[in-house]
Amino acid sequence: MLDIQFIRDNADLVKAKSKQKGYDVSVSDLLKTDAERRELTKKIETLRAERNQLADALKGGNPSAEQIERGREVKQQVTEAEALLEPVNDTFLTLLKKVPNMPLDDVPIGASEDDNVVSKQWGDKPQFDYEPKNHAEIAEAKGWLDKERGAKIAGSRFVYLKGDLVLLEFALWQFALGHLTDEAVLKQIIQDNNLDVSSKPFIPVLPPAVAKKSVFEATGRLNKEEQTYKLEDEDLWLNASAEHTMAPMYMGETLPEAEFPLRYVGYTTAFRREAGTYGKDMEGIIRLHQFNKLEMESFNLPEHSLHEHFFMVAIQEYLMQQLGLPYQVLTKCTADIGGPNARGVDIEAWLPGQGKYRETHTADYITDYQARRMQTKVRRGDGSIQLVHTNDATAFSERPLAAIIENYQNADGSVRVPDVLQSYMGGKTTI
RNA sequence: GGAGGAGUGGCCGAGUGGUUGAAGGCGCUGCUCUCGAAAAGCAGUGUAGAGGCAACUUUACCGCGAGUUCGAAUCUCGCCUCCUCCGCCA
Repeated sequence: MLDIQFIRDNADLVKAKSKQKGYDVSVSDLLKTDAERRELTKKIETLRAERNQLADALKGGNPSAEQIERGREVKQQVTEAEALLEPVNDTFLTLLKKVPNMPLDDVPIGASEDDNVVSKQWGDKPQFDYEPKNHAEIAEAKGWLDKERGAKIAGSRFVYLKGDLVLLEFALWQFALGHLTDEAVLKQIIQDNNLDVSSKPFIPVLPPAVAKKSVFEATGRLNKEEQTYKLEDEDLWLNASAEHTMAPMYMGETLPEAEFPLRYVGYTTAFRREAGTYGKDMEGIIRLHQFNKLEMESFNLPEHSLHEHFFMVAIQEYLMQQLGLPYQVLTKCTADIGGPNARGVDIEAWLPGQGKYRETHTADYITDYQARRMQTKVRRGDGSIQLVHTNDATAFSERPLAAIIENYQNADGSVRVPDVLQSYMGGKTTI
């Protein structure tokens, strides 16, 4: 949510920037409703003031029949005015929530994901003297992936992952957790990228995989019905990322400045309905209803959040480089960064089996847009209070496994284990 | 799942339907005292919104939401959370 005061003061800018993101918001309707709301609120407050004065005058004594009658009248008027205000307030909030976050000036203006800008490419694409296979083919042949039985038990886009692929996946989690909790590693990344951020290590978290509907609404990120699953007979939704249960951790709280930055790396199974993607990416593990993911989430002082965003991207790159996976970095355009974002970066790994780069990581720069709805604040050293900034980014999901399989494949259908993962796999070099 | 109990400011804690935005204590800030510190004394110390250049005025908030009343932290109802005991269980 944006600050209504900011919208009042910058109506034209808000309109223009929303349009860049492909949001058709009526700023004039919003401001009109805002004015209406303030008008009615003023009226109600005047009536309430009268009610309070009247009640004050009757303290202790025996009120006369006339005074009580007058009190009833005022009460009636307040009730009527409140009934008028309620729908106006609802409309106001609905309109306000529709206004997306303002993109930073360095975000490329675009109409679709095709306008994202490749800002960097890293690594040499592996050369094969045969037609490289895609990861699904290799994994199914190896018995690592069983789609048929997954579908029998839970439906399409659910799979059984088995054998060495499971060991590889857990090696990936161990590898990432080890580096994100190592201050020396973080310091090096900060230094290599000239960043002005703390080197405080990430705290590993296993958060709830479900949250109340009201919590999902507060984070404002999800298009709930389209993206997540609801638990029947419970007021609970399955999370679509650990971000959804970590971001609201400090909902309604004001934290002391000394605690910042608060950095977490959370692991959960993520559930996504993937509505509107029928028939897309049906092979392998690229697009499943259920997958595992390690997610970075941090709470920052406003003056540090942009560098924190760059820091998270730098971490993502560092991890990919350690794995030796070729990738490219995309600066996402206005149309693709999403409502709450002021900036967004994707990392795409090279998939030789598909002959293209595929998204494996995202990093979101959200400013105070999410914190305003969640009411997560910081008490500054001088006693003032302000909204915090939230940042989130993928550490690893399961998609990099597809990249490992395809980039490290051998002609005989086996897969070489990336050097940095071998120690987490009992020294195995090939699977 | 069953039976009880409890939710008040940064923290602890008092609170009879009106004199309570909320006693008292702790903490914090400023001042006095002191060479300095401690101690002591005095004063101040919530958030959000609306109006105003400002001083200031005003509204809301005692877990959340409704209700009763001229008037609710206080009474009624629903919900949430936590605690204790019992049961079940990885």
